[in-house]
Amino acid sequence: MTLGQRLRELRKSRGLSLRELASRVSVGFTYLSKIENHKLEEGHGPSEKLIHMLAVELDGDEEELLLLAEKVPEPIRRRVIARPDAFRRLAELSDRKLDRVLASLD
Amino acid sequence: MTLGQRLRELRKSRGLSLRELASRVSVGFTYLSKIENHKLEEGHGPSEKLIHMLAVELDGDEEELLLLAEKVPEPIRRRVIARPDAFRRLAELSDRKLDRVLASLD
DNA sequence: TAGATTGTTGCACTGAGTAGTCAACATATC
DNA sequence: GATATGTTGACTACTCAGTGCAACAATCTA
Repeated sequence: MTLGQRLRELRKSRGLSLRELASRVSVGFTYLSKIENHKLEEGHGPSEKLIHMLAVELDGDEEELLLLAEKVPEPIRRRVIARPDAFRRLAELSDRKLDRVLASLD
Repeated sequence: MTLGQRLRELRKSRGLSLRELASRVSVGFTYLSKIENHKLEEGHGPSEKLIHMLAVELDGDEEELLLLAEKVPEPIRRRVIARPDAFRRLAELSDRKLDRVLASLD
């Protein structure tokens, strides 16, 4: 699942056209088209501000969208900065070990 | 401990002047001075590239410097993007719970 | 005590990179 | 055949990391 795919899903499910949504988030509709079709050359993704507005307008999960855009959401960022000792170690864990940690949380 | 303080420590301990270090990392020495004294207006921090070069030149811990600059180091970022499910949950943990998770890793 | 070396700070500026635009076209719908 | 929709490539505008200078203060050293 890419950011573009998810945005298109959300937009369609809300019955919005590109032009309609674009005007609500104050960008050109052609730009949204490119995002949905990932026609933006490598690294030229939408800004966090735009993703925020899209999340609001589409009533979607902002963190999910940010992560799909390969950006670290602010709440997670703050935690990483606050506890670098913890997150440096956690980031080194394999998927398997990470799964075990998650399981132990329940 | 701020980025500026840490950089100054490292630079002094290597016996380098601002001008010397600046020329090695290819920036103006006044810019380094501003970084060390956090005289850069909010949000205008040094680039990750510069921090990288400083880490190399001062033989410091790049991740430590990035974290002090409140930037998420690339290895951690990659892990967060790869396992958003895990890191969204981990980021919500209190310091206490995070400590318990860490302890359980040994 | 003068000259070299180092660091501080304000301010106006620049250049690169990237977020976003615009015109033109295609396709579908009614 | 108008009206609404989406696609694409070339272009532009803005942000911001970093510059460069000027004027100054504090050491050090010969």
